Amino acid sequence: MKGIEHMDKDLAVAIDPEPDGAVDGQMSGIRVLVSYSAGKTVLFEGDRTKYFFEIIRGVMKHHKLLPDGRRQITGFPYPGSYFGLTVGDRVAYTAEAVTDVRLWRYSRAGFERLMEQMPGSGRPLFELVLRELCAAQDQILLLGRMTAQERIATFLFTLAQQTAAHGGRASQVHLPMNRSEIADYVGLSKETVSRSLTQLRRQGIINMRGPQNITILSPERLREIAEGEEVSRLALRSA
Amino acid sequence: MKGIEHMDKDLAVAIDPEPDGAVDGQMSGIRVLVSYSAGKTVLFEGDRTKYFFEIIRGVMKHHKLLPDGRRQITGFPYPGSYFGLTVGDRVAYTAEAVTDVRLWRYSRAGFERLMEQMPGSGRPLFELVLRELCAAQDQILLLGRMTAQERIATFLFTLAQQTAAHGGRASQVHLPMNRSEIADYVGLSKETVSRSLTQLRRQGIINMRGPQNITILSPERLREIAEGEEVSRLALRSA
DNA sequence: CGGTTCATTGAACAGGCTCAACCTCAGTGG
DNA sequence: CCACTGAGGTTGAGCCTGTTCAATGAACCG
Repeated sequence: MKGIEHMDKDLAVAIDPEPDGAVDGQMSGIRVLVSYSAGKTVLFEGDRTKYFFEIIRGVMKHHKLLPDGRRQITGFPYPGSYFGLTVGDRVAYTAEAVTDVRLWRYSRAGFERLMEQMPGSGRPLFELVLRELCAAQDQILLLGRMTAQERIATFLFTLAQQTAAHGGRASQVHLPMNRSEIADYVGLSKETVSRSLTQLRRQGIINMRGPQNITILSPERLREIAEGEEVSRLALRSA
Repeated sequence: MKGIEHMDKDLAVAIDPEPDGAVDGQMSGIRVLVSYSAGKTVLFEGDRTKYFFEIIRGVMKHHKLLPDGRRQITGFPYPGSYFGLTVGDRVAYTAEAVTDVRLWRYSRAGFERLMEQMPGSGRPLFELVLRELCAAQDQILLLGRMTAQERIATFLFTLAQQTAAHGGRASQVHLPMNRSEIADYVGLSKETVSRSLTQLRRQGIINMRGPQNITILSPERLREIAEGEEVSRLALRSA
């Protein structure tokens, strides 16, 4: 899926010689005015980041999809908002025009230059906040559109990845928090958290040595459930 | 509710004379090592921002509360994460130690100085991302713990405020998106969105001239529902 | 050992979903 | 000018997932 490449047919381009908006310095020379009509997609989730945008007029929407088509809209940005800023090189959500919109389009390079000019700890702090925003949007998808089992699988899978990133064994997950806290994190009751864990245990996907220590027996199946693949949703019913 | 003021009895303070961590420059001279034992609260939602923190060891949790006690945990930050960074001067969530933790405590002033040194558009961009993160956390509370009616009331109320901020009349809300899109934003089905709007109409809180244009007749009652006050939850049942 | 907290499991309930019908309205073509 | 069409919105009926309430079990601790 490509976004940027297809847009030429409905955009009006105009080089802006003397910008005086909210963005200046290194970023300004290269901004371009673009327009999209209602319903057009500006960025596709997963695309390589080439540009980012500022909304001048109109309303956009950002959304994420699960493999089976469930959709979660993460926001309806209005004029003044930016979108397409990323930590990695992949766009985190699809961005679509709700109404006809006018945007400033900036090249990613300008953003990179800005980041390099950040004083001292400015850059790592900025990147950290961007990463947190991205994580928050994943949590929004989880809370808005995932089943109880998918939520718990995602929770465990994310913790496992984090453990691995900190030099631990991804198969051994330690839960420092109790069931109520997990429940209040994934938007369920503590009983449903407990039941979902039991279900994963009965399916042979995890094992538990006490309520705080979980062994992931089948990371592959856990990931499938976490990512909301249709297969696992059907399997759920028959289990 | 005060957080910082109460912490002296369980913190171990040590001035760090020659910091060499992830933070440097202006922010470094004033960081202080603090420790909290499991269960202690480091920051209270709504507190005036005086400090922000970096986690060195242990696990924290961030949560938000609704007036009737429903709780939504927005994250379990691990070492390397910062918390307490805010756009305004109020902390957006309560931060509590899940395990015993060690933290670097920074004064807000250092952060302010850093922001002032941001090159060109760096500062507004950073502030914008922080504001978006804050909005994402509000949406997490909405998706995790609010009823259908509360979600729709919050959605309308937020749009009304935004309209007012852009110079429009707060009582006249225009919905450029359709019911399915609203549904995918607030984590409901389009039918439930429709029914919730009808319910608000029957309660005399809003009026509709066509599906896109809503008049808020009672902003006060709308706000009460949006903020999850207990009163309105009871009223809901009898209506 | 009794008390307390947390986790698990069961049973009944309910809020929101699914499926389906019907309605409105704008656009289109005869 | 009006019938036709299709998309979006509303409403109803029944169902299902997850909640609530309650009982029991397990671990910890004075």
